Amino acid sequence: MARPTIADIADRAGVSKGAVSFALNGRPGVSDATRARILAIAEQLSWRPHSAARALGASRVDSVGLVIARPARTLGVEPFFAHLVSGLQSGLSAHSISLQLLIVEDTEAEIEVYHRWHSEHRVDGVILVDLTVRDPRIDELKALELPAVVIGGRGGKGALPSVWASDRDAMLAVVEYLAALGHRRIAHVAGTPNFQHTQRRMRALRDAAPRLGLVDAPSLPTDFSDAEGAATTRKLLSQAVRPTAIVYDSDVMAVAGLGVAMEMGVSVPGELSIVAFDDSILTQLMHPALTALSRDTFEFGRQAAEVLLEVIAEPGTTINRRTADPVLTVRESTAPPS
Amino acid sequence: MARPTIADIADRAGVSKGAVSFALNGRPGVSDATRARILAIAEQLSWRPHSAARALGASRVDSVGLVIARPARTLGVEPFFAHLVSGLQSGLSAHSISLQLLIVEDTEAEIEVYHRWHSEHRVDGVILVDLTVRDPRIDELKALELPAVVIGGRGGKGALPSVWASDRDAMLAVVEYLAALGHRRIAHVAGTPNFQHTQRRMRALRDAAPRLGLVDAPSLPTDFSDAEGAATTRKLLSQAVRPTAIVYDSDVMAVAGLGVAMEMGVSVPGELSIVAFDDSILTQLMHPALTALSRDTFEFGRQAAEVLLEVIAEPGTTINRRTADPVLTVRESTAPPS
DNA sequence: TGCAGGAGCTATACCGGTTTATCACTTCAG
DNA sequence: CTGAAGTGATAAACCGGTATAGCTCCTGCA
Repeated sequence: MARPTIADIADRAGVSKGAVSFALNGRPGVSDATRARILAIAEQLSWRPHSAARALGASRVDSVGLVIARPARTLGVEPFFAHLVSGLQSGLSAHSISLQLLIVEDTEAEIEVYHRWHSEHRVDGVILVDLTVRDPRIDELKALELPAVVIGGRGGKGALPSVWASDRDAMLAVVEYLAALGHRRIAHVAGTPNFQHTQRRMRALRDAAPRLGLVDAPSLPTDFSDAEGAATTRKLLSQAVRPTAIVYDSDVMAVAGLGVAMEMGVSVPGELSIVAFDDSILTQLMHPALTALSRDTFEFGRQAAEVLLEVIAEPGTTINRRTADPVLTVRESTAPPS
Repeated sequence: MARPTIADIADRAGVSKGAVSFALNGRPGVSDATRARILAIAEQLSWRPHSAARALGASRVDSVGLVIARPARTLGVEPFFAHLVSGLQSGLSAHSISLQLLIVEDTEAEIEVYHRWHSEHRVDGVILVDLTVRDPRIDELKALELPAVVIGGRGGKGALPSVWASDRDAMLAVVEYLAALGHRRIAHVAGTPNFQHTQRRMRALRDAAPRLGLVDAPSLPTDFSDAEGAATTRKLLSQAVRPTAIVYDSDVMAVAGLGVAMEMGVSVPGELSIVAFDDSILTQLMHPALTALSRDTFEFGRQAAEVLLEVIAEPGTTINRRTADPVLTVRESTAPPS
């Protein structure tokens, strides 16, 4: 028999459809003996619920969504999303929830997707990444009453639930280490300034500068591309007085920066120390291998999944779960200044 | 009104549910005037079909699946999948079909997913990647009668529909170029030998060697990891008589190989030319930038989506669509041997 | 003995669409 | 003028589950 339905099971068990539904969902209404019999038959027929039928009846689809609004070409190289997605799936599959992934060009398209998903009942909730400063998505999602969890940005008051790690502490760990090595001129090649995490990192550096006795600690915004990472590095290294260390907001930019240093004959780590936010195979492939800030992105995703499921189960709850701080993995690209 | 249904539309239009369904799906049974009226009302109420309801009624879910069976850590760096997914989505979204993406550890888990998807009616069809030599997935999918399209491997007789580019021609383009530069000792750091594309590339090189007068043209299998790529390179460069050119089956391995060359003081491209199968930002970030074989992976995905939709619409049709050949992008890592 | 209450189950409505059988009405050929 | 075919619609069944009202026993207690 191809694709048995609960009616088939009901027939064989000699009970009603309703009883079968009760038994299969582990809810009261049938005796233990009957339940066992029904479960055995379901098992034997290798029955699986028809997802659409269940969705229609139970008005929940057992599926959550993730929209990534970045140009596809910048996506592949960063392991961040691949790891995040794996982690999400790991957290979701335990509850047999599936993940809808969509890559779009910009935030406008992203919001449109939320509207469509909502009106077509395609997801029970969504995960938000790359939070910007006054993020338009938050109000949209609230208006839609679509459960959502923000990744990476702590929600303020009345904000959405979130899963986050401290960008501030991460940046402090980096600059305190560099300062301890003796660096006093540290530059920061930042990401897009309208991302909240970029802002937080910039602020952390600015705040820490006086305490650490930094002479100069500029944060230079970029668009996260390797091209701008390289250009910014070139500018920094062309100054009369160069920074002795540069912190990059992504591994791709750090690699591009290393290339510029080599091209300009600036030795790393002899004349310049380099640190990358976000670790990946990229940083390890370089010569010298790059000192980097490693986060457990997989675990991040797992936790986000958990929180989202809680929010879906109990709409209105606001959870702000802080995850483990990133750790600084020191490799060959950092040393005391000469 | 929140989330209007076709019953609401039927009410306002003063017609039956059935008429509304006909009108909205562009099928005969209603007059043009009525159709226009219904469409206008649907538009005004911003109605969207409830995906589960439609799936239940029409026994099709407007969703296709892609399972990637690779350890998550090796995934992120290769832009291949990110571009493929983007391309797939681009081809699918035109028909309002969504993509289910799942990352699993191994083929066994992948097959299990197909069974689940099938019995839960979660997808109308699937995309297959990383075809192996006697791939167990093919028989499974045939048994399930789940429409499928193979990416990258041309199907033989009685095989599944496919979208492919010629690995053979690609490899020939590379070695013919290297031979033209004067190289006679060309090594090939290959991928996993049970992947069909690895086999085809190895065979292409072996076949072309005599014609091009190659003295030595070994293909050395690896597991596609940077570690084995490096180790294999180290072995090659430690031989008494070194190859003057190495072709790598992935960009990650090529980068690792470049690192080994630098570490061993072998100048690139002076003493060693390097070519990478698969182009990405990685190859461009290197110094020297790597000559690479670029494929339009996005377009690849788009075509795969098209073919899959055709197969779903007309099960049984076997399409083997060949896509544009990869082109060799020459950068700084190749030169005549010294 | 009568009745409340609960366990165990059935029958049925329902979710929001699609599909089919049927019907009224028009048109046109014979 | 009649019958056949076609058009534009309706009503109802259906997809495969879930949710709920209600029914039948059985038990316990007054």
